[in-house]
Amino acid sequence: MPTIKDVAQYTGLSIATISKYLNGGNVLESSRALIAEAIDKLGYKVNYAARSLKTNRTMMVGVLLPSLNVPFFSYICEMMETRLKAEGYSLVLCSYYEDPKEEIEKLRFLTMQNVDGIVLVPQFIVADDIMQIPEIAERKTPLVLLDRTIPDFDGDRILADNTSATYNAVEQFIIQGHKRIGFIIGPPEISTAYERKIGYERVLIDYSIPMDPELIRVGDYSIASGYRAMNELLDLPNPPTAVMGTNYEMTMGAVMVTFERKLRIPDDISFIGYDEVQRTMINLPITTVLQPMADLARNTADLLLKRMAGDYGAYPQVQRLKTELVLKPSIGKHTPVGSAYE
Amino acid sequence: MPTIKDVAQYTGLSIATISKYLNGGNVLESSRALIAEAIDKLGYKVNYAARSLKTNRTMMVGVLLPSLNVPFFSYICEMMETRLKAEGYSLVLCSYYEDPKEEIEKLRFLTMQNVDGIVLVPQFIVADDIMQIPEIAERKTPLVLLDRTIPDFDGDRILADNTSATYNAVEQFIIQGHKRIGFIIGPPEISTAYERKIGYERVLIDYSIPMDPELIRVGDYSIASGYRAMNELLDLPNPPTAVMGTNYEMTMGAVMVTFERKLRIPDDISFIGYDEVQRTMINLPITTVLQPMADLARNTADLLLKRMAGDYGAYPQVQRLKTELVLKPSIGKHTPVGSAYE
DNA sequence: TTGTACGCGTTATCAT
DNA sequence: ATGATAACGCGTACAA
Repeated sequence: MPTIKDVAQYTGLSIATISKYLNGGNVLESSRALIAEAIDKLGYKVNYAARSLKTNRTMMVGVLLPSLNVPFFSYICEMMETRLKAEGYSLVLCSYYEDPKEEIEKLRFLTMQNVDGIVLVPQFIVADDIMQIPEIAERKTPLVLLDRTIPDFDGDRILADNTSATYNAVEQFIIQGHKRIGFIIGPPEISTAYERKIGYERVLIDYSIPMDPELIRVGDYSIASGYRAMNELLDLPNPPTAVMGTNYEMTMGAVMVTFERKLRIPDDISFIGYDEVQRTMINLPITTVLQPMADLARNTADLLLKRMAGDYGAYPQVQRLKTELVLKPSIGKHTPVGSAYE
Repeated sequence: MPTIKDVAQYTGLSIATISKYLNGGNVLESSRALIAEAIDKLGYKVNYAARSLKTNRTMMVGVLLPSLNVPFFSYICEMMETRLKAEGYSLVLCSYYEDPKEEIEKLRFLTMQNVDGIVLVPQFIVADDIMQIPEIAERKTPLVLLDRTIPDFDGDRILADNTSATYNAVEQFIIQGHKRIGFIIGPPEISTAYERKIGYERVLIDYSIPMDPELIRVGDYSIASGYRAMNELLDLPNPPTAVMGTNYEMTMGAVMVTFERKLRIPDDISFIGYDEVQRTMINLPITTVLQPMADLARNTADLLLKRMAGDYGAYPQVQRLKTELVLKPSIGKHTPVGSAYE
């Protein structure tokens, strides 16, 4: 492998000049051409290890996810990668397989690898454990939480406005007269699930609709759990007239049930889903909460870039990005039993 | 950041001894304890950049995929990661977004990053372009193709036996009397799609069943294309009595259509799918081709590890891993129109 | 604008 | 078993 020395020798210039050329310094136009030719001829490539040794930067960003098999995350990853690569960073993607031990272990691993920054979608980890990692506590390795937050953590995080998302969605059901509204949520330890549940509870309270615990089914954000939850809801003695799924996978599971049972949406049951159901799947005419995935990705990348540049202004930064309710004809009017209209 | 020097100073030993300790050399038990204590007290961590500079290894493996949003790939990635991490390697995951330019560009990028090895799931790239990358041509950076192959490439590749997979699957239809068999394939430029099509053609020939080009629908491995293809097949003047989808996404799209049209499987139509439909989705009683994902991942990782260890025995190595046909009651008996049994 | 020379933290060779 | 020391390839004062 040719080194900067070889290029210097070939051109008759010094390594300092070559280095300047490589890093965008002032070099005579004639020298530039000469160097470019040498680099091409020799097939010279910078040695990133050597550069890192000097600069203390690896140009690597660690991304730690609960799982790679979740479209929501992989979408965001791809978008972050695009943004970060434009700035010269590449991604070290890690999954902790929704395993608490792996989560903290891999977080430590990433800091050991001297990545320049870390994006974490947390699940089980506690704030104390994070802050016990010296590089993170000393802000040597900037960390940004994405999508989810955890208790007592007061670092940067980029989140969606989950509570408003479900509030506004369920409100649509209510406006159409629904009172028995099924709600399929994820594990309450995960902040997104917890917050989405809050939205549901608040809107019921605001509209003075009695809360029936039976109507809230807890899944684990998987397709199978959404499938199971939907079946449970429909098998209730007094089943809901409307149901909301609160993530992509559980929505898919629930929709599958409606197909299987040959239920027409919205004639037989009203439904609201979550995430890009209509884009990734076929064109299902189902109202969904659209999360600002692009913004989540971009803002996370931008904030991390800022921190990696040493700018700790407005720390800790907490962003709540707005979701969008994409309306489709999946919400039917519900005429109360025993009403004058019956 | 404390360095090896600090540890040496703290312990009164020389840096050479510390280095030996770190790399598993012979060190007195008393010294070991002393060093361990120093490392703990000082919070010393090895500087990987410096180590790389000396060893010429980064302990990074590059993985380049068409997309991260494909369960088949992300599963395999997670499994490879587990295997490689056990050997001390971490993964630099990249997606080329199914973009030809990005594919070659990112492959170059990974070699520039001095990853120790690369796993590539190719799509558009041509063998010549790969071999024009010096590090790869000179076997400095081992490369293993995964899942797909490309023309004229004679390097290592780990593949599934796609042709047998579809041959055996479609054969099941034929055994049950089906003659009009719909087949939803991916882009023929992708080797897996091409090979799966071959299996279909061969089995028809072997059983002397006339080939109707109308029954072969080309999708792009996406859910939407499977959905479209299935609708096209069913709208044919003389529609198939059995249909096979040849990847996970297209299978899902096709199954959606059967739900929408309220077609019962296998009463109204027989169906065979692909990939872990029954595991990731709900428990659909559909016969599927199960790809050896775990083996693909493990063998790819193992082969790459071998190459990275400098062992180029049995090069190039081409593995064809067997798929499994998981039978479920989704294939009905077809009684030919106009037969004695009608 | 260009060159000299040093140091980044580690591994490895060769003594001791 | 341990130590002194020379690389590894690059960036950067500082000098010219």
